[in-house]
Amino acid sequence: MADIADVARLAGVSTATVSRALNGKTASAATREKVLAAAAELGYVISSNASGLASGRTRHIGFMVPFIDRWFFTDLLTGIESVLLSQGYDVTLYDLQGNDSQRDQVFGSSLRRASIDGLIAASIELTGDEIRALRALGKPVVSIGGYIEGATAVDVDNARMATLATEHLLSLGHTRIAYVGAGRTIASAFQLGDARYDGWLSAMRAAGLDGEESGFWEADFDIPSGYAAAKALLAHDRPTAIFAASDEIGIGCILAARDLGLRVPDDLSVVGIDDHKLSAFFGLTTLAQDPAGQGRLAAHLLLAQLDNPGAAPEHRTLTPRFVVRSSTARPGGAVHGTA
Amino acid sequence: MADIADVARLAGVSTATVSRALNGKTASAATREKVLAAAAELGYVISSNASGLASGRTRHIGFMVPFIDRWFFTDLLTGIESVLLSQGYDVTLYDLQGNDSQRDQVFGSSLRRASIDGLIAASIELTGDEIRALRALGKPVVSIGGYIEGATAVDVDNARMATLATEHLLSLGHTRIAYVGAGRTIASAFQLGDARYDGWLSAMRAAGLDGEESGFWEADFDIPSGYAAAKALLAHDRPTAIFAASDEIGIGCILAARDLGLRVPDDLSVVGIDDHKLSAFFGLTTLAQDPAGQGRLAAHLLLAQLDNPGAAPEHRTLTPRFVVRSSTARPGGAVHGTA
DNA sequence: GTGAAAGCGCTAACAG
DNA sequence: CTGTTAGCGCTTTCAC
Repeated sequence: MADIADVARLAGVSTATVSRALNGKTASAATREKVLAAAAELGYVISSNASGLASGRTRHIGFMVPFIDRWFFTDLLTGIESVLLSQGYDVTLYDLQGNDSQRDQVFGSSLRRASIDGLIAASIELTGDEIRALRALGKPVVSIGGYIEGATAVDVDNARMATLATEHLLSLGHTRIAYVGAGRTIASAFQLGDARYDGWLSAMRAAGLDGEESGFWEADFDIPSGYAAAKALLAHDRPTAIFAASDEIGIGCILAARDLGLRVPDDLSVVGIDDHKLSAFFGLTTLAQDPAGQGRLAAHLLLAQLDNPGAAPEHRTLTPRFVVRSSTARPGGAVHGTA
Repeated sequence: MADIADVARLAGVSTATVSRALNGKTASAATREKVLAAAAELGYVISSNASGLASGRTRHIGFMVPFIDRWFFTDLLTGIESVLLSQGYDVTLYDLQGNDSQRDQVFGSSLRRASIDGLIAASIELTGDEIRALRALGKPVVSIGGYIEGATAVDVDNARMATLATEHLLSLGHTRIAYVGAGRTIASAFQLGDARYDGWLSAMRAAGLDGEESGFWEADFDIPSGYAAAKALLAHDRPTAIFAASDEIGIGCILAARDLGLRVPDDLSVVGIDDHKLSAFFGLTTLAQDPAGQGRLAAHLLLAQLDNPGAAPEHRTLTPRFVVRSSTARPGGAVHGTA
């Protein structure tokens, strides 16, 4: 494979000039053109190892997730890839799923081989050692949906989303609104169970209602779990509305209601959070999170920090978009309503 | 950050010895121990750039997919990561989704920066130029679910799976069995529409039935599309069973049947292919593909080729596992049956 | 704006 | 089994 010396020879310049021309540094237009032509003719591509060794930059970005087989994370990844690939960066995935040795491997070795220029970490809860390891890297980090000291952060206001969702239900006239999701006592890999629970509770209390009594039902963030919780809940003490901590939970609730012969939204309103791929199909009213957009933003912020290493970390909180569909209505099913 | 010379100094040996000890090459046990201790004390980690430049190996594996936001591909990825991370390899994702420039970027540049030791490509249909680019790399390639000349391949026999699924239905006594999926005329990113269609058709014909008449209904590989197709199909000329080209399509069919007041499996049997995460929840009978297992196998085969570059490419066809659940029964719903 | 030359940190012969 | 010695292919001062 052709190397930089071949290109230099063909273009009639030095290797230093080739390097500059290819990296957009100072070089006359004429020289740049010659170099580019020579490189194209030879099918030359920079060796990332050599370039990385000499410059300290690798054009690789790490993306760290607790697990990748979830809608939210794959959508983040799609967004991240779309901006990073187009900027000539590769993304290396660090999937912490699986045993702890996999996790230790990532922190102890993979991350430190200096093979990345920066890191995007999503919904990761770090140990003290891990935070130290990350800081020792001296590379920019942006965190999505979770706080990492010193890192730029992008997130959504989960408590606010939960409050909005609950208020939507309240404004329709519901007073018996159950919450299905992870509670404050549930350690969640998503780091958001608490906030959504709190948002629901505070909206209930602000309306003079006792949330805790109306019912908190625990569920994991998936359809079967939402289904099981709703089955139990609806058999128990039927509320007129459910606020689901995620759309997958919400879809499970809708399915459970159907199986019990209840009509949604006439007999039961359901609102979720996410705007999952399937939510439109199920007519689920929800607060859209747009993870692909979060991923794109995170990637841009990381790129900005790479260009400007001195800059202070930012904190961007995204505003969710309310998507009213057919799963919410006034109690009794009178009229479709909006917040 | 400490470099190899620091470790050598502390251990009282040469850098070459450090390198050997760390890479599991010839070194006395005593020396290795000293080196490991010194490395641990200094928090030393190999620089992948320097190591890669000197050795030509990077300990990075590429994983190429047409898009990543699908159950099948994320499960593949999970399987791949689990074996590769534990072997000290990082995986870099090449997501071809999006515009062609993203694709050109990957083939024209990312892949060729010599930043990977090997590639796993899933369900990728390559152009002639792309195949040439891949071969020029001279790195081992394993393809999952798609043929790439000269590459080791892991796949499932799609036609066989379709035949088995159809025969299951036939053995239960069904004769009017519709196929919902991509047909032979549909260009499929999954490269499997044809085979599944053919498998269904040949099973029907072998049973003396005319598949084409019983009905082929087109659908993409997702729930809403399966739902829409089933709605149309069931309104038209009702079969007693549906063979769905994927579980997501099958789930859509089940949902459509329910909405039409049909009981599954009494009024309609449905069988799919995949064993999607949600299939157990919906009671869908299916042929399990185990993508995580396919990913692990692909990773192991790639590792084997890395260890033994001379070996001829293999072709491993996996045997699907039949999972009979509650979505299939004799026509009329008499008795639950098995194949 | 461009060339010469000195590394970046490691591995791979080659001796011994 | 271990040390010495060249590079791997690029980037980056430093002159010019």
